[in-house]
Amino acid sequence: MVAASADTARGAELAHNASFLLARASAVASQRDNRALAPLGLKVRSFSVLALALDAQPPTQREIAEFLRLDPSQVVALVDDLESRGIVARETDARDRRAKVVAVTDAGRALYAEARELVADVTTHLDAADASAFLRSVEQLAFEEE
Amino acid sequence: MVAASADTARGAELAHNASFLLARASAVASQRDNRALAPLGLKVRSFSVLALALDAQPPTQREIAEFLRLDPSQVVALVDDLESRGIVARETDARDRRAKVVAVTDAGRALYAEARELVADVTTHLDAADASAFLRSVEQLAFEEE
DNA sequence: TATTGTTATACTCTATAACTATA
DNA sequence: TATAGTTATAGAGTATAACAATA
Repeated sequence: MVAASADTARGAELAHNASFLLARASAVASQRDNRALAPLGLKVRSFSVLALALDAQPPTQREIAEFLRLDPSQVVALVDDLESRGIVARETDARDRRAKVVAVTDAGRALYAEARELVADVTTHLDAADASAFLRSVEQLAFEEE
Repeated sequence: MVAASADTARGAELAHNASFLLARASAVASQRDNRALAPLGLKVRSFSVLALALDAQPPTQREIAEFLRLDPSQVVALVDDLESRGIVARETDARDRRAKVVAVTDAGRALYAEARELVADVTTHLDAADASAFLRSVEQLAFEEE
């Protein structure tokens, strides 16, 4: 595969198209991480839910859905899976009994520690000088207003 | 939505996770571009095929599949759509009569010029100082070896 | 009346295997 | 024997609407 930089190379018109570059980079990264996490029975999605449940203030399913840009109904299935395996537990939110807070169990905490070792640190794949600018930028794009 | 930078904020554990950040940024970007392209009957996918067909050396379907990380069978459907609308045309590759080269028609060239105006320039959404490092990095990640 | 989680459903996207024509 | 495109199909992911419990 040839890089998309030179004007005469394959994909010259796409070389600076954000949607294309992000889609391809995202596919590469999540495919790699899904493979790495497979031995633990996790995917990037379920790993992300687990990571969110570790927040100092555990999130409701609604908050998980917004943060991961998923439909609330998709979060149901993800939490169902993690809960059935004893990795997280649903707890009724004391402040709003409609909402369910997703809390990590001790087993979940241990699993996360293992999983974190398996997912790639993006900066190891980048020129060191560009890494911090990349993280700033991708976070900026990820959390843009609609 | 709160940014994922501070250690006590929502998503602290995910703030530097490449798969998550890239997936979210990719979702934001392609959703925006899909909306922008809708009036022309294009999506990011079909726009990308059209852009590739504009290469100095028009690509075969196989080359399009590799570049966009799609299965060849998905490219069939995308080219079917574009061809039925007179935007591209399949031509048997003279050097290998199994392969089909995807060439842009004059109508396709005109449509692409319109479409290119509609898709967002990523750099307008970034801190100017970070933009070039971001493009270098995301391209590096997008075209990493498996 | 509005919102959270849930279920059901349809739609799109993705992955796989088989077929044909060429190599 | 292997490869490019095609077709069919099944699985995963996504989007929408409706419902019960709660606000």
